[in-house]
Amino acid sequence: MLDIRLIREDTQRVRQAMIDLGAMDAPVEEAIRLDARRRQILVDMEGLKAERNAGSKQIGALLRQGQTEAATQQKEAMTALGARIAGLETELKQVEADLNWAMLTIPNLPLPEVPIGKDDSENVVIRIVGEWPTFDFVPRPHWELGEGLGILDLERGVKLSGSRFYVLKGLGARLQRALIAWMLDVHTQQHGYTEVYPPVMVREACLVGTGNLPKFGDNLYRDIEDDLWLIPTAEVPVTNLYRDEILEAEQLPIKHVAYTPCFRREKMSAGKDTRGIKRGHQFDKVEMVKFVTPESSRAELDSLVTDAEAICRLLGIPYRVVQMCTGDLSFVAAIKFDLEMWAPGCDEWLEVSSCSLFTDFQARRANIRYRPEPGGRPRYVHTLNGSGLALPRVMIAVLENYQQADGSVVVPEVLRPYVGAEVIR
RNA sequence: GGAGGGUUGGCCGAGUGGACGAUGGCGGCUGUCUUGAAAACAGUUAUACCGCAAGGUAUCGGGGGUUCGAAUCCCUCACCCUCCGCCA
Repeated sequence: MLDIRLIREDTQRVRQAMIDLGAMDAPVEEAIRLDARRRQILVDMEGLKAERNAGSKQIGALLRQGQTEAATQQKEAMTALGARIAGLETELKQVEADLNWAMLTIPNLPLPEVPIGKDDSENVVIRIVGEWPTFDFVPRPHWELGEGLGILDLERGVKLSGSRFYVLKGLGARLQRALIAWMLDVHTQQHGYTEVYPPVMVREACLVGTGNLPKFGDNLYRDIEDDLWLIPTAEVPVTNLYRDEILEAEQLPIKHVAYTPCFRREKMSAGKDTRGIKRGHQFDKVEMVKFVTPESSRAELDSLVTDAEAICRLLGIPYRVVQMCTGDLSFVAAIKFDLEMWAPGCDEWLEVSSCSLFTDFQARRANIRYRPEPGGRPRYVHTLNGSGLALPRVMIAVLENYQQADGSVVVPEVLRPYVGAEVIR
């Protein structure tokens, strides 16, 4: 959520941002109009309430003096006042509900440094890192490798749960578990993150806090009976850890890393990426989340990207860092970098991480603040998150980059203690 | 799942329809005293919104209702506690 004062006072900047984002349908004008009306109602209503409060006090005094007749007259006057107040209150509620909806549907403003562009074709490749593997054979895609090795069972995944579900077996399951444990160890032991194990089912308020709701509910699974939602990413519960809290300045930065399964309907992309394990309804991910001061947030984004890159580097898999242009920024992000690993079998770049700075956009929605000075006024924190990394795609990259002519796969050095094998054959 | 009890300011805890934004205590801050500190004493100590200001409005877990007027009465939801049942 943006600051309504910013919309009110720097309207032109907000309008231009919506154009850059390709979000011209964002209800900026509506928000300005509703905000003005809200404040007018408030002024009128508060005046009437002040009158009523004073008048009601008099009734008490009159009754104590035994002047029942005067009290009755006064009561009638107050009833009339009450009716006027009620009318304004009804309108106020509607205006506030409409304003709230508008505020929740206006996207975050991009930082000035974000390149202007209409869609993903105008994203900017920042750097390409690592060495390409060389093959004296045609590298196979992971679904062939996985099924050939008996570590991936796509058919039975479909039998159990339908399309976009799969089963990992043997060293396949072990490889995934190894990646999870290893990535958590790297982030906690080398990058200073504190591990968190959060619920994967959350209340609606959490999803509003991170910006998934109200606009993007159709990509979420939900249990109607108990009114809980399955998380699409650990970002949701971990960011909401400090919802409605005021943190002390010395607590910041707070850096958390969490491993969770993630659940997404993916009905927007039906038919896309149906082959293999690239895009499923359920997948595992290690996620980093930071809570920082506004002054430090931009630098914290760079270090977040560096932390995610470390995983790619240590695995020895070539990757690139891509900066999203304005048109490809997510609803909540002010600036965002993706990490993409090269997959020689599928012959494509795989998005394995998405690192974003949300400025105070999520913090305002989730009401996460900190106190810069003891006893001082609270300010909103800045929140960031980045995958570190998303598992099925790292699995794909490992299998395809480390494959050998006979269909076996060499286990990357760093994972060997975790996998307990040097080669998957 | 069943039965009962709770939720008040930074913390503890009083308050069952009007002088209550809320007694009191603790903690915090300021001052007096002191070389300094402690103790004692005095004062002070919530947040948001509107307003140049004076001031006003709202907030006693959330929402709704009754009433001229609600921390107080009614309904509802959430959470916590106790007991029973069930369970990994």
